[in-house]
Amino acid sequence: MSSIEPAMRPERYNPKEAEPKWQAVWAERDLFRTRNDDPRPTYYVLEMFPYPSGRIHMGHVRNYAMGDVVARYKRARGFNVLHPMGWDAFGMPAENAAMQNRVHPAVWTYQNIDTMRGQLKSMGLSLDWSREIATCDPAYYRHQQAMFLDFLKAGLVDRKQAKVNWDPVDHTVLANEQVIDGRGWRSGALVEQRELTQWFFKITDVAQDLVDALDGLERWPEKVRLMQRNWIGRSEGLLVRFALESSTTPAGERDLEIYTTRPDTLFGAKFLALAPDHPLARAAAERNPELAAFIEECKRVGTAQEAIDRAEKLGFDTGIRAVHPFDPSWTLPVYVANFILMEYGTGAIFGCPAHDQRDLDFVNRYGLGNTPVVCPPDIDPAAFVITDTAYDGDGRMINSRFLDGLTIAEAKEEVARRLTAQALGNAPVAERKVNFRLRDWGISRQRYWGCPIPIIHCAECGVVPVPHDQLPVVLPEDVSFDQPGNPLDRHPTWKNVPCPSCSGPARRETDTMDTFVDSSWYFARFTDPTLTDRPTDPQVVDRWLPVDQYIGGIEHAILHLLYSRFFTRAMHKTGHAGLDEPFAGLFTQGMVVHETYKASDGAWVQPAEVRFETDGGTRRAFHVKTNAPVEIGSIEKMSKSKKNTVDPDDIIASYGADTARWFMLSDSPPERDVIWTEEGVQGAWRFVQRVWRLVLEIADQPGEAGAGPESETALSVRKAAHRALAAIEEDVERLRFNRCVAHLYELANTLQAGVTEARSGADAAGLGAALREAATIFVRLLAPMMPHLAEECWEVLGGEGLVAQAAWPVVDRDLLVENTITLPVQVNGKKRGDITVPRDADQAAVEAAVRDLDAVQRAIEGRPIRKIIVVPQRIVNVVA
RNA sequence: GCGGACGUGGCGAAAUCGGUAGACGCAAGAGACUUAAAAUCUCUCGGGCUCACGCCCGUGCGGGUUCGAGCCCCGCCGUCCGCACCA
Repeated sequence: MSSIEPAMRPERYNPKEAEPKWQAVWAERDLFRTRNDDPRPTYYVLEMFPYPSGRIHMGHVRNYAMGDVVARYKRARGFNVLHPMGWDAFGMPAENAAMQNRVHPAVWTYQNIDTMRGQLKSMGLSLDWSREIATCDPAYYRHQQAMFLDFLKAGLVDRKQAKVNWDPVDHTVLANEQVIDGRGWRSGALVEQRELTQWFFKITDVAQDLVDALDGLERWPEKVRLMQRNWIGRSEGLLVRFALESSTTPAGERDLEIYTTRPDTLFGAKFLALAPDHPLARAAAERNPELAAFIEECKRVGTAQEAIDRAEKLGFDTGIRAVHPFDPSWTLPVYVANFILMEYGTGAIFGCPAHDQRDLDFVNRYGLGNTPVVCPPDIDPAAFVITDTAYDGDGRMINSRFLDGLTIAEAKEEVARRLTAQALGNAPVAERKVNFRLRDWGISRQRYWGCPIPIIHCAECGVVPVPHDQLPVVLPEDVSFDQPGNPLDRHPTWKNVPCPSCSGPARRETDTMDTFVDSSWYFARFTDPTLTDRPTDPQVVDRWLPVDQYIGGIEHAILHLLYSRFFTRAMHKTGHAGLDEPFAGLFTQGMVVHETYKASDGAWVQPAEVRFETDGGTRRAFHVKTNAPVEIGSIEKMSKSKKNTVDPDDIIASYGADTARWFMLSDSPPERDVIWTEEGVQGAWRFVQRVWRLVLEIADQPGEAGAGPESETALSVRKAAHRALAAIEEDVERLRFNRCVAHLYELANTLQAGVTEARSGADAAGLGAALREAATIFVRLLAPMMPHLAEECWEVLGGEGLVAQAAWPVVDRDLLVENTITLPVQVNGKKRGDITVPRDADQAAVEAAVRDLDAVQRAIEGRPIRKIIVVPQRIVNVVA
């Protein structure tokens, strides 16, 4: 029996041995270290770096597996690939851990980094670990401080008052997502709105450019570009000043400026409305206690009960009367209204109820009436009445004096033209204004575990930047977390410093930077992370950036990506980079989801504690220990709270990294959620073993092609390999990993069939050689996805060097074309048969073959053939 | 409410230049091997009718355009995501 030979080799592929072995070989040969002086074309692939929360999760596995496929593929294609990894290491969880476990944030963070680095290494990722950075390292954040000061000098930084969510129990500022039903998420205390002086990056200065440049980001998902566009929220409108009747107005107030995008509807105005915290509203409230009470009421409702202020439009008449800019005899009441935001526009509007639903709801409540001024096409203006639904569509102006008959666009233009020419006091009544929803980026955080803002406050000299030669401002290590508030602020000595300018006693800024700042330039730092005297070498940055392929979660579609786009522009302006857009290609991958399990008492049960039985097609679940039935719940994002997580370490320990990577890439399109199932992992594991057996058998095939013509089978094996190669090239380029997997399965099936035939002893000339050639292609195609298994197979097949260093195979185009093709034949659009014709058969030959077809004759049932449509290389349709 | 995406077998999905719907995998079923199980190998696998050849139906629903529609157009229904009074 010839099967004795394979039996001598290990039948089973053992990832526990093979994976660490190959990882050690790669590390020893320093295979993935990237050199900046390498002359080959560059390719920068980057996955969003992780927060060191403690352990990696399946989402990381999916994300990094994808990036690694791209990195290994591009390397095989001859690129100088940059594929680095680092840690988004500042942030609140470290401080929470400090409070709960009395462990210093730095200790906690670096321990987590050590654990997670080990986990990532066990995945076999082709990362350049020599470039590893942690944002909490002073070697990193000193440059961030330097850039902050550069930005300050360049006019990109502002210091101003802003409202924050203040937790009065914890003495801390809360992010919006930490405010739940108006209460602090930790303390449960009612959150107050406080005015604090904060540092801001002036992102609004580049808002227009941030919108415009979105059009150039062609390799970004349309969805993300749209979300950014909406977030920036550009609108074109008019600032209009209304004169106020002095007899109705608090002393010192003469006019009121509003913002509108619908100046065309000015003749439909019924009222003006102010935000509750508008200065004029406050002034009016001083002489009117009821108004003051109303304003207080609005503030209280503010954060707590979104549901209510969504439904009810409430207002209060201030008694102030404003004069219509086109008619001195026409006055409008000025209300304070709860649906007007001080933060947007001027905090004041004019209301045209006929054409704005909010305004209509408002007037219907207070009986102010409405006048339609835009009439829809095909409607009689005399019969056009608005009752409950405002009309915001297109049409022509009515009831609007000199605007009547104009289109909306014409009317907007006419009003703008007239009002900008008209004077009130010694200034024009109106001014054209582009407005943005985007606000400046507040970066001050009253926390310890973040990058200190390098500023000193001096009673004499005011705000003084820390001199460059005194950077970094390093966080003190001796801090306590046993009291609420910012440890930096109550540190006994840290904040006391001499003023750099006058040497008098001064104090440090105790706020630290938003952690989004840390992640807004790490991709640039990776290009030369050991530079000590400056954040970046702009020439090196420009060679690597923009990142060719950035991969991460959709949850960062807006803030992280927008801030990074701003920061790169700011780095450009201050000479740290020569470009504006950091990410040329962006891909947002889906989540990893899993079934949930619930015990009868309502407690969540971990997947590892559940056992399944199938009877008659229905699946039942039981607790492994108690055997109690467990309810199979909905499929949801893996989360600790629902206990539906699977630990990558466990999977790698039992199946190996390749199996985990393969499964994460195989089942669903990468942008969609993927369901983690035990069956799916086992399927991936079976494939690993199957590949191993297949390769062992092929390795035993005779290598020589031999004399004489190649058999049909041998040729088809070679063709299959080159078809898979061509398809996978296209699919990897477009990140369609699930299709790559399908092609590899298909090729494995073809190889399997070839091996079966070879084993049967059939006389197929050159089959052994064809299988060997196909297998060396197969293994190189597999290598980006299952790198360890591929190395092991490469070795068995006698490949030169390491497959991680092997060049990508070259497609033999001749093998992709068939000499004969099979065309499906339709009759009246329904498939009735096939014809097989030479590839270059002309129309007439095809038609003749089709007419002869039995199936066609049967289907036309004696009717004459009216027409034969031949789509070359695709299909034939007979019309009868 | 506004904006966007998506609806294909028991399941995850292919097929997007308008040209054979269901590639590939999972689950299921049958068989081979085995003392047995696991593993492995072979086969079946959208629904219906038919001994069979084959025929009919089928891509959320209803219309339309076309020789031909999962794909294009119109109108519904459903699911998911983002924004949430932005004047």
